[in-house]
Amino acid sequence: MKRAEQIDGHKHMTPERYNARVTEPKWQRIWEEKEIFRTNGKDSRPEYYVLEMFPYPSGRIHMGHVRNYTMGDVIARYKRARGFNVLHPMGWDAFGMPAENAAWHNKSHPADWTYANIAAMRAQLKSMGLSIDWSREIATCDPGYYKHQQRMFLDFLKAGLVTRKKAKVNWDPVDHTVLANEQVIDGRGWRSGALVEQRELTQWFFKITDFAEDLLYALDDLPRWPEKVRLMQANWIGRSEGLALRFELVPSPQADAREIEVYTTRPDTLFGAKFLAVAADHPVALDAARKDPGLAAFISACRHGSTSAAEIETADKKGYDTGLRARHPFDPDWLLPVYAANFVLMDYGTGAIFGCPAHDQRDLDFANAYGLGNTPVVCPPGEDPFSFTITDKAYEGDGLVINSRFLDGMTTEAAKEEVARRLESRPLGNRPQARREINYRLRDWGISRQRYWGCPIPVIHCESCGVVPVPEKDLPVELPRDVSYDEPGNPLDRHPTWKNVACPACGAPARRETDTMDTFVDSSWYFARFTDPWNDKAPVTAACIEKWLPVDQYIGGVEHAILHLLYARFFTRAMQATGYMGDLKEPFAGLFTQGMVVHETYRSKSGEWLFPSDVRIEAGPGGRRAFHAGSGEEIEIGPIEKMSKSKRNTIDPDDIISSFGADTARWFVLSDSPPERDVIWTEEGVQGAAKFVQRLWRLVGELAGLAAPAGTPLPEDLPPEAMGIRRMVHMSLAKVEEDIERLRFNRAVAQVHDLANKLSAAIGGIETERVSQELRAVFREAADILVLMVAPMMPHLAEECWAHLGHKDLAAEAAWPAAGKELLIEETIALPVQVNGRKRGDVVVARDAGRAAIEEAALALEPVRRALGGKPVKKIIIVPHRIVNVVA
RNA sequence: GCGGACGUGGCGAAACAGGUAGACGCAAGGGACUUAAAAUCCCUCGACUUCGGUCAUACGGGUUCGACUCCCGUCGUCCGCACCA
Repeated sequence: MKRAEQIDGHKHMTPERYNARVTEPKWQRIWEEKEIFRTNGKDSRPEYYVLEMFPYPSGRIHMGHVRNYTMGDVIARYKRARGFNVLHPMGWDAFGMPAENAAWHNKSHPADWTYANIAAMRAQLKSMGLSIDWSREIATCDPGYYKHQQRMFLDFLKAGLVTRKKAKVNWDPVDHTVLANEQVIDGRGWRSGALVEQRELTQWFFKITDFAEDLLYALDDLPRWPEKVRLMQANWIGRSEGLALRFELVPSPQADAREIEVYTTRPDTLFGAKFLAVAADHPVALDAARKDPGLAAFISACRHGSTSAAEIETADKKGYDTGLRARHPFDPDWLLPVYAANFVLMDYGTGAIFGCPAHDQRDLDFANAYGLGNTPVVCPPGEDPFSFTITDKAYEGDGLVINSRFLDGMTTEAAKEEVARRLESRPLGNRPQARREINYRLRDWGISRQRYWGCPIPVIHCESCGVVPVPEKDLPVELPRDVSYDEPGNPLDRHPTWKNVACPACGAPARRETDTMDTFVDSSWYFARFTDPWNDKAPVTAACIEKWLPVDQYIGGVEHAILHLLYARFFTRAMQATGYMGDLKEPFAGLFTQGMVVHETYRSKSGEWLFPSDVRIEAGPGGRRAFHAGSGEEIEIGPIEKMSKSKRNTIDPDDIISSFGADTARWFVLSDSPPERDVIWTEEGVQGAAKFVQRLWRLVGELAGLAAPAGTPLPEDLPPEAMGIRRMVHMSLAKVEEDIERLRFNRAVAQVHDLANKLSAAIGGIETERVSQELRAVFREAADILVLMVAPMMPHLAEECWAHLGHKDLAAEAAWPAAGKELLIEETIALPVQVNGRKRGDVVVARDAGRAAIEEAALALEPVRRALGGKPVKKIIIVPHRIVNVVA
């Protein structure tokens, strides 16, 4: 039987059944007509900006989107009910390669493909009943969006935040474009998965390293970010304090260089030095290679070997003795061999190191391979300094300095300071021999992409004037519509006319930049554009930035912990530096990284992946077995994995929404798993959620039959039974409130279940005709609270219930009910009683019962007496309102 | 290799300023209502038990009146970074 029939098929028998297929579109229409989610900038209530990471318009939403946008919507609706003026917008991260791939394969135009996808996905998101202000919708591929981005690029250029430089870049041979370091995962392109090659190209860079220090230290000002993400960013930025130290070279016919500068964080181990090593493409190595064919061959081999990052990982430490010798800074007669080595990176520090094998594992591996020996100069705490030796495991920790002349006996910290102090005040040539230096692992952000479907970089190359910015009056530099995808590479570059322009400075024929910007640029400021998407003159409006930013709660996947979130933090600073952001530095005050939606995989005997819809599950006491729905063949149930097209373990949100309704889908993705963890999608789970929708509808119907009319005030004095119900309802309300505030949606769901169970029990034995007025008033309140509690999570069902309960307004506009604080305090409490830490029973005492009364009641318990077995009581520990422990 | 997180019933999970371990849901089993099924409702559901209890939060220790929670060690799983000097 099809799902839709399952849901609707019983309608004729049980007309009171809740029908999401009719109800959900109805309320969506009413919300839209009344424009209740349109955010008014003039509203004087406190603002709250909740944002989910905007989607790439791939064509269809997936369950990950459903989970992400449901969480955001719960917060948005809850905050609205709490009296906030909520901004909850939606847009499209619309530039990118898939549109071009589609163009390549289907002969479609990237723009047509993208806008058709946007239309389809917008309809899907609307069917989820999200409380979004659609009037603010933006697409980054719209010239009305990217023209502002081009203007900011030029402002950044003017402010010195953009540079153009020749650099070794990561080249993706499949996508035919450059990737930033952040976009290379395990040596492969983040999108294509192809092994990345190194190429030397002239590229545009955003100078993110200018903000390295601030990006690092400001992480401490983000208490509402996950610790994990802050740590990942801190590691990525990778700050280290050390010494840039120059070694004098013994004059040699081998090379012209007179010195080599190294960078070290361990100047305290200087007396353990056994060699110097420079990167293969270090100037000194290149120089020496001119007279040494063997070295030239080694350098060439290093370049070759390093084309794939995967090889670097497994490569052995290899080196080549250049024949050069360096003098030890503290002993001119102590000569150190200078190697070119494959493990030294040219673009970190100075591209050269001194090797101390005893206290650095890499240096030790290298020294052992080339027979350079080692001298321990740091003695670990607890080791005997006279017998401490190193063989194949370096000691990298702190300790007491040994074998180091004037440093002997110092701590690691003191020795570092002493070496720095001596060398920075001692000249070598006309400069101090060393200076303290801070290095970062973070590299500048290369944004040039050799693609068509991206934001054009607004500059013109002129033979005589060089790089000339496009004048502001000529913005936007729009993409040409007519491009061909007959061959790989950049269609913009091949376009017959587009790139030919006159130089804005001298008027001579010139050429447009044909690279476009990395799409991560587009997503680095969209959150700011949402605050005033109508501003045609400028990217943002100062007053709106001031009013709405930072985003109060941002929600998305952890996969953006470094890329997008670091770029957005940089962009905010760059925008601040160019006068767009007021004094705002951090874009997202609160960040939540949600888990994925995962599903079982199914594989036939022949090894073919099967869609869940083609698989029939049979469950019994012996476990679950799977069969092919058509042939009946038994199917292997594979591991639970992230939903993916290749494994076919996907569930289409459209199918779920059209058969069960959006509320069921929303309720399910909020249930069971904590939101930061993966949630396992199961057919049983969805069925359970759908059943609960019906159950809640029935329960509210029953409550409506018992309840006083809407608006009936509660009587002053309530009998104990009625008070008990009130207390129970308000307790649940308080818990759900706290759970939503803390984004613990799975607990909020459990609390609603719990309250439904308790209310069902409470009305179970009641005869409708004989319900007292007091009880009717309490049921009225209980029903109202139950519905409003559920409203952020299942808004359509709540709306229908709200109307059924006789309300004339909308649940979506109703205020969050106030939990009565006095109701949360019980007059009598049940205290668990332990004997020697083991629970033996409970005593029910007055909340304010005295110590003596509690002790007496506890000792009177039969199980307590039995457990004591006549032994004398040593003491009785009473933790007020929590527990009693009798120690014997 | 470095950094981090986590390990609780058949399953997803609750409980953690140290205080009743397993809330809530799923699956399963039994029953009621039905010609029957679905739906619905009721009961059982960590293990063992002489029905008094005993043992259980990966494993081994420790601190404490009391430990899933804190400390030390071991094992395992997952994630991030990866020759960063």
